[in-house]
Amino acid sequence: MALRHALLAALLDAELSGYQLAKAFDLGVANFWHAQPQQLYAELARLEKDGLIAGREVVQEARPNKRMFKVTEAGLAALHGFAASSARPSFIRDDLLVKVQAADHVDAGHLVQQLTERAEFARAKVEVLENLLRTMRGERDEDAFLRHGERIGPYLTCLRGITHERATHEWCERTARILRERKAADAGH
Amino acid sequence: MALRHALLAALLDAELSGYQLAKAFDLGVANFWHAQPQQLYAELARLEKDGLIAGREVVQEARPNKRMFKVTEAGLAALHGFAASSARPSFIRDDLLVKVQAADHVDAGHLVQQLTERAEFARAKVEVLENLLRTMRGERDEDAFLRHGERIGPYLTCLRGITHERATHEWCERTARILRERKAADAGH
DNA sequence: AGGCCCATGTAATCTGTTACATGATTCC
DNA sequence: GGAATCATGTAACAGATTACATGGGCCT
Repeated sequence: MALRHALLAALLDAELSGYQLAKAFDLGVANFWHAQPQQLYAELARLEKDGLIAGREVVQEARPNKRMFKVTEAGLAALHGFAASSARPSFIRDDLLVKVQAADHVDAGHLVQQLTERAEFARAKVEVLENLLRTMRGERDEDAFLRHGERIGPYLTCLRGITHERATHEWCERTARILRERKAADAGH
Repeated sequence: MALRHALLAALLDAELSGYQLAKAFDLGVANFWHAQPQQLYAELARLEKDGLIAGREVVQEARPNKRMFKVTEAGLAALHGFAASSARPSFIRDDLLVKVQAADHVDAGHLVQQLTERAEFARAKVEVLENLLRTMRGERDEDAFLRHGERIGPYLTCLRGITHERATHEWCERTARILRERKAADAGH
């Protein structure tokens, strides 16, 4: 039931359409959760039916019409309840880690390639997130913003996202380098 | 289909029982994946039926009998295929991040408490993982082990796990401190 | 002309969680 | 005496992914 609350949290800042939310949750700009568009459309329908969000149709000419959603009072209350309930620890689930776990038994070439790709992906995401941070804090420096800004939730989750992507980037590069060196040493005798 | 491969990867090092695997995957000693016992027993049954692992009954006196599993040739081949297939990027899904995203609209007290708990959990896990690393590399230093050790996959994933938990710990502490300070400043005027 | 972006959904399937069930042994 | 550990499962449900469906406008 956490996708509901992730959606509510995302709609706190702005009225958004399903499509806009889908982009954020799919491409991972929303650092705190991830979901496919289909899941979002379904959950948005449920949230509206339950009265936690309110949608309004926006008629457009050159594009298909869209529905913009915002959180209702009941939605805010639901978020309060969620925040008060106990959170379970989060766990890693990553294809790439499974592959590295098996590194000694599978082809290192494929692994190095995938590690390199992931490193690049992480690097690109760091840039996007850094821009996001800069936009959010505006002219202020980070400390001042975090002390006096009115809306720091998204900034805090974004900080976690950046650290995560930086760590991913470094680990991928280091791991790829180690595997390459071992492969070279292996071939060289 | 990644749980299958996570199980295969876990069974590369040793013949293990469902129960042993469950402990590793549930408490998160297996840094590369997480799953509940029930899911493992189901998946182990499927893996055996498909001939990717072989089980053998071990009769015990003072305890219930158990089944020990090891990877077959077909299982190894399946892992090879998996390693060669493209991995999709991994995504964050964390209750706690959702709550922090909504931090400006929900009760800070609950949040600070949960952040503190999570920080402690992460700290404890770092210790466990550091011990694991020390056990794996034995007398050698890290560089030497990574260059010449025969089985470095689990060490590499463990390194990623430690960095992750350390980052979680620091972020939780910092975030809790920021929220506490804002609460105090809020009350103080 | 072909492909991407906007915009929303349904249906089928797969994956993961929760609740339930059993029963002996060891530790405090 | 009560809790934790060992050991394996079944059944019901909730959550997530994949495939399919539609259709105009914009860019190259």
